[in-house]
Amino acid sequence: MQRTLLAVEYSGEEESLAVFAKALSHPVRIRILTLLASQACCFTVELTELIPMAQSTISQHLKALLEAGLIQGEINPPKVRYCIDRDNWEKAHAIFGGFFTSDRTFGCDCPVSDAPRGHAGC
Amino acid sequence: MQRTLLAVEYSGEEESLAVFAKALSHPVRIRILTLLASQACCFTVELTELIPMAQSTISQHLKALLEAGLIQGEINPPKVRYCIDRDNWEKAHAIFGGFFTSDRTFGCDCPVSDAPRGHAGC
DNA sequence: CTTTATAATCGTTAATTTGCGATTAACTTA
DNA sequence: TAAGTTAATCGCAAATTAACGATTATAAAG
Repeated sequence: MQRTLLAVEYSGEEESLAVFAKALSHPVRIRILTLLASQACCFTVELTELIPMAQSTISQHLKALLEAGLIQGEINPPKVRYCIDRDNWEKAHAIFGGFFTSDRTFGCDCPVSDAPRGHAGC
Repeated sequence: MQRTLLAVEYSGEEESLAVFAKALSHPVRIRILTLLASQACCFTVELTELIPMAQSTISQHLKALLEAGLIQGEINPPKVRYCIDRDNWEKAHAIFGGFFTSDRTFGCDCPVSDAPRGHAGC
């Protein structure tokens, strides 16, 4: 895609939130995280048994979750044991929580003189 | 992309979470939501003044947020007033909160007899 | 040493996302 | 009626994502 001419600068919070959100933006990755977190399984082979997708595809999703920092893997050849990365899990929890709760007014008192009236939504 | 042969079935929770997460997966959409939620602005034109991106691009991101249900827009031609969709905002808040907090063990007592030992991560 | 099991990686294809400028639509105002 | 303002949509290009099968790598087991 085309790069913006004047790059928008984002804060660390914004970037982190976007990275975590992107990791959660595919239902199969949510499924994987739920399985790992609920301890229903741990090894990739178990995920491939529970999720009807090609092994390579699941491996790809695991990589995405790894890169987002939400899980960690320990190699025990020929198996690899995955689990939730607790630190980042809590970090993500906090960031999402903060995002949704930080003091909002949710009003619509826009500081615009010619603001139309009768806005039902707010 | 190729469609999976045996389609994976996801729960409503999983689907919803993925939809909300996808909406939050781009930093500029997080910025827009923060601006709308903090009442720093309301009309698209104000967003275009605050965010150095083409008007069409911002309009596109607004559409994505609309379709995810996180915002709502009221047409007041030639302006459109956007604001947070409070109901879905709270719904998203609850779903993310539930996802990160639902009773997890985070242990690694995998029910696999030949599980390798010494897993540092869990 | 060969086979087996596990999981990452490669190569490919198709779909989606992101960005832009240009155009269009809709309503106000002159 | 004409001009102006605002924002959606179109059309395009580039990048990324998602899925697959095939291959490769690694270590254990025979």
